[in-house]
Amino acid sequence: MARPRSFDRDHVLHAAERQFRTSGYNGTSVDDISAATGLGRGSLYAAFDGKHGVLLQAMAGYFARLGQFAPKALAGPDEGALERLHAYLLRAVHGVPLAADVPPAPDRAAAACFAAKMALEIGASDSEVKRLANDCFSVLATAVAECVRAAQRNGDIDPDADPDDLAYLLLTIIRGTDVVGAYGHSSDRLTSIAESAFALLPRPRHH
Amino acid sequence: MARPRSFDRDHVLHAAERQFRTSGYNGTSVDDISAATGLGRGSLYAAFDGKHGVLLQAMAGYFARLGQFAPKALAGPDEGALERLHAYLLRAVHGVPLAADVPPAPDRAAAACFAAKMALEIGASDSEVKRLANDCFSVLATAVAECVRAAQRNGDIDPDADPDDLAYLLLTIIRGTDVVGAYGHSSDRLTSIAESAFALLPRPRHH
DNA sequence: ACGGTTCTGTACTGGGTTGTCAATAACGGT
DNA sequence: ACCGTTATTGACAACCCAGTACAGAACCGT
Repeated sequence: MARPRSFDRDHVLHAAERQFRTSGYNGTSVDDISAATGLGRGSLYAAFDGKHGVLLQAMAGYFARLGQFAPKALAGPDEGALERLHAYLLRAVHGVPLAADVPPAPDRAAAACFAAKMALEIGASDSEVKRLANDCFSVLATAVAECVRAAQRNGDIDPDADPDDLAYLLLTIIRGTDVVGAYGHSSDRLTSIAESAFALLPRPRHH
Repeated sequence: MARPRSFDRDHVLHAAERQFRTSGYNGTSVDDISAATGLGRGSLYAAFDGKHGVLLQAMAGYFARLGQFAPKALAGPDEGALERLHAYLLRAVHGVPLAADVPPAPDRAAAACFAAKMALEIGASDSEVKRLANDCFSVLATAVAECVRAAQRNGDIDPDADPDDLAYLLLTIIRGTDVVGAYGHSSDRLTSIAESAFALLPRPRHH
């Protein structure tokens, strides 16, 4: 009946996300988005309602991606929970990739959590962005906390520790490496931070 | 011989820093800086070489402030070292104030470490900013590591732990709370994260 | 009191930005 | 093959922004 879209919506949002993560929100112009996605201004406004709309929808896509991959990496049987937590921690400190099968961006500052970067840059004056970013955090916190509980059930983590507190702390560390990485510290340094954090997890007392 | 400056350089840089921390670098216009500081464009360019110059000099001032206050808060006799670390951690997770005697900004995202915010926003394309931000981190890392060593000498922290690794981890957590705070989490949540981190510090084994 | 020197404020310019509009192209049902 | 509907394109206007230039003001040594 009518002309169909000639672009793939997710592909466009991915390209926009990469641009936002690289240049920040205020450092990205509509022309930049247009160049990165191949879409003209008109199409961008018709389909996404302009720069801010692109951001919100890109963040929504990011949120959906997190909700899919974090549980996949962390959920599972109790006996492997601690090792899954270890592997997740080691991977997470090197950044959040754009897609599951591509490595994170070469520049660590551009590999930082999309939601975190946007919340820090414009969250103070954009409550919608702040809310979306917090949703991203929550979905991760839930998945990590669940994995901590699994490790506790398996006797690998002190059962007296509060799994939610521990999950918040671990995610705070992971987000912290976004910042430390942006300072220019090496991959090895970030790995070392992750290992230190893992080593300090409260183990059950030997009786 | 010539007309003296009518403004206080540090006061101007403080006002600019507050503006940058609130709106980000790209979100701040020269007019914003002009309004925040009360200086006209001409003076800004003559004294600080424009927007980018203001940023660099504001960051240099921030660095100098950190180099003065962090050791003051952390250095001291070995016997109080662990408690100083505890107090520092609890205070730091609520943000970095503009000056020693004022509380951090009410909005947590604007209270985040100035260096961290700038490094995340523009560090990828501005190596000078990245370097300055890293200097800020280093001065903190040195002070925290020294305090950890003092606590170790006093028998409050496991002497087998690497004090530098521990310092990096603690600062990563502190920077992480900048992000978590920007998501909108309450002060109490940040305090709880700080306490969890402190509780996990490696204590010496009882023999 | 005068003059050289530096600061201060404002107006201006060239470039970049956002959001919109009208003309054109592509599709599918009839 | 036609036509209504929707996407796309490129251009356009209003605006904002960084940086500069210039004219006036303030100071101080003489």
